[in-house]
Amino acid sequence: MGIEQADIPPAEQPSGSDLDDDLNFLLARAAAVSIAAGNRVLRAYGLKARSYSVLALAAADKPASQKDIAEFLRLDPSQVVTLVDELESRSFVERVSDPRDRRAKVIVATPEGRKVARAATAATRRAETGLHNQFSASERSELMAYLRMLAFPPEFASHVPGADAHQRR
Amino acid sequence: MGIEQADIPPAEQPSGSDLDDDLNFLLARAAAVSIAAGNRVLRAYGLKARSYSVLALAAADKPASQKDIAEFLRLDPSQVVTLVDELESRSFVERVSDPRDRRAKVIVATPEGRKVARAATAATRRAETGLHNQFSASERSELMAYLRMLAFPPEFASHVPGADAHQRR
DNA sequence: TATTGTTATACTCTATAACTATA
DNA sequence: TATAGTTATAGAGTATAACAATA
Repeated sequence: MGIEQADIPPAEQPSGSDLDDDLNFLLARAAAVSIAAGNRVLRAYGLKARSYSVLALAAADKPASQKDIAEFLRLDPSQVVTLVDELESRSFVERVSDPRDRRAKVIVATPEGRKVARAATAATRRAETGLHNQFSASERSELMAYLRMLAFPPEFASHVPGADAHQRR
Repeated sequence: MGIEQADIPPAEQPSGSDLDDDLNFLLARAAAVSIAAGNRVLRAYGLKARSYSVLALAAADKPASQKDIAEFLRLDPSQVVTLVDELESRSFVERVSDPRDRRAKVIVATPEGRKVARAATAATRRAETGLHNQFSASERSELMAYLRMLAFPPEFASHVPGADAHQRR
């Protein structure tokens, strides 16, 4: 599914195909439409969904290592290298060696990075009018609960990124 | 988000970042996990999410033109060419000129294509155990209703693919 | 011997523009 | 003049494997 496509196409309601109640298809299209809308907002900050996600994690209470970030965002570690390189070159994040494991590099946001992250988050929330404000507050939290069940299936549930990078699996 | 990634990584619960209640992020990760699971099933039929979607539309009651398919699946028309080429080379679909507009090519499934589509759909439904069967029937339909609102936002709602390819916008 | 991050490379997907045949 | 499909191509994203430093 064309996640990164920039334009929202005229929507067509499905009809009479098995796609009608195909959860995969609906998820993919919903994600594509929603992320395209998000990317339009993030462009003002020189960010995309990916780089914003990394920056947001770097600005979190418990900063994560690149490995943690890779698993959380479902990216290959080598892709995280590129994203962090870019954010680091813009002085939004820094690589900090974990003293407990000097192989691991914890990604922490700089003050400027935090400022950008906050602004981008706020802008995203503000821009949710078109798509997400179709939902009431309770509908939204219900939807998010469902999505969390799909995004983090219970079979694999484990721990919190950054909390302890060692007890893997 | 790495939609096509083949492996389900160990899930980590988010913590203290703005990603925690980021609908875009949850949608993207849910779609990635779900489609990866779907692709594993479809591989037995030589299909992926994309080619399966096109085949399913070709096997629908009202077959659609390539343009209809492109808009419905949020793909560029040139990508649909490639997908239809592949399905046509395997004799799963045929390009049929629309007599009302000889520029348009309606994509219809062959009997063999229908058989494969049915089998793939059935296999997908059967394999939904791990992920989707977390939901009760009513939860599932509630989730699907939410996703339809996101995937086909009301601002753009229009018509049914294949019904009338002319009254666009 | 295994793991984290890095680099390199091939591959797939996506975006854009030109072209054709119809309208 | 505009649209459906096609082709070509460049760019972005993804997958894989090898390597250095560390465990």
